[in-house]
Amino acid sequence: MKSSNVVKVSFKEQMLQAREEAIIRTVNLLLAEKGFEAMTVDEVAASVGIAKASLYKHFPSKEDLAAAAMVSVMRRAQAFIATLPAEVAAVDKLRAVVRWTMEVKLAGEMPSLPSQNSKLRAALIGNRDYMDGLMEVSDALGSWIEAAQAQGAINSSIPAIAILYTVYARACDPVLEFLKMGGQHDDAQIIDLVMSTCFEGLNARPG
Amino acid sequence: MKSSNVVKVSFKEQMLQAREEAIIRTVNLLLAEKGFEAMTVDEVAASVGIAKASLYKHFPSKEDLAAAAMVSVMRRAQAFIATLPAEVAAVDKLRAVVRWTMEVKLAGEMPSLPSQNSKLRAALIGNRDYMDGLMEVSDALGSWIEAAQAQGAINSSIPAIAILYTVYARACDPVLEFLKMGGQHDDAQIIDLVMSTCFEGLNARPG
DNA sequence: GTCTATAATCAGATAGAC
DNA sequence: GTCTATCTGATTATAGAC
Repeated sequence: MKSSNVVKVSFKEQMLQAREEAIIRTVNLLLAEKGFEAMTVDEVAASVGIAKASLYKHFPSKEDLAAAAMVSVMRRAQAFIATLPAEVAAVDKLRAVVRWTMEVKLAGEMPSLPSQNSKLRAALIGNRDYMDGLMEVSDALGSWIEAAQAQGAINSSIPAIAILYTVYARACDPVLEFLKMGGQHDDAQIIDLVMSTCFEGLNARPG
Repeated sequence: MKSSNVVKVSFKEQMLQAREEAIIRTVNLLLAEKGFEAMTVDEVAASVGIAKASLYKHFPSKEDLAAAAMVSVMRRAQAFIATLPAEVAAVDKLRAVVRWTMEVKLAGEMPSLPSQNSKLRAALIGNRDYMDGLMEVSDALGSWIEAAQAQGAINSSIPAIAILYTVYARACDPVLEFLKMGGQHDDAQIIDLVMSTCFEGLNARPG
């Protein structure tokens, strides 16, 4: 009896977790496609295939849905960062992360949140998982930035924090969508272009 | 009698136009501060000091309000472009426009619109004044970009359209707000930093 | 936990008097 | 054209049965 119960509970929990993951995937896609304000909870419920009330049993508010999606991408970022070999040069790790970020965005999997909404900000700041992930990612990027500056690979006259913000900003760079809408370039070309403007700048190379 | 009427009508029209300009100024500030979705028509009316119904006599929809604000900044851009002397190098004109754009944004006068909202897109595309202004500005910038590339000042391996988008993107660059929130730099320093990352890139200068 | 049905609210837009 | 008052629809969130 006991082992049967244990199995049953575990299975139930697995189902619940799978459903939550399905919800988060849907939220992620909708946030990437239309943004936080335009995404409605009805839409999420319909897309997942469950009732809206059931959704609210899993996540107590729309803001918490968005926060869960952010936690999800933050985990993906941490996982990607963990795959980078230690012997790679700091600047190349930075470049890899910027490239990965833009790939996720072009794949339609980068949630876009308004930076002004205060309720949403509160939900994010109050979410330990999100804040922990953000800190960990920022620590990794920050150490690479400082190393790359010390090695003379990244411009040392720019504060590390400004470099960090510039890296993060690639997650919501409208140039990617504009070039994609233009239809003249495929994703790989777009990424190469923006990588170039980001690291080499708009100026012609001297010499 | 006739001349008196003429004066009266002219005065009335002046008042109307002044009120419309006040509306647009308010919309401009609110759009810059909170974005299109978060800005409410009630807010606009209250801030201008008129009834909401009166607002709708001037502008038939919220989208038209936003479009009017965009027309306003577009005119300001055209005016600024017109002040640049012909003898200035193309790349320096580009730099001047990028700098001006970021100054307007840091001053809280750059309306921020969601690029996804289709109703809003329709209103903008259907607005002849906006489209004309956008075309004129894009033509000016485009010719400077091509000239600067021909002169070896701007990287020729990047398509001109990508350069143009990168310039426009400074109008909604979150790096500016983030650095401003940090409080470690004043507006002039922030602009210099982003000017540097935009044109010189993140890489250290060779040599 | 999941559902149907409903509450509660808010925001865009309008009616009609003046 | 401007106002007060109202309509209409959409959206977040919840009650209560199963």
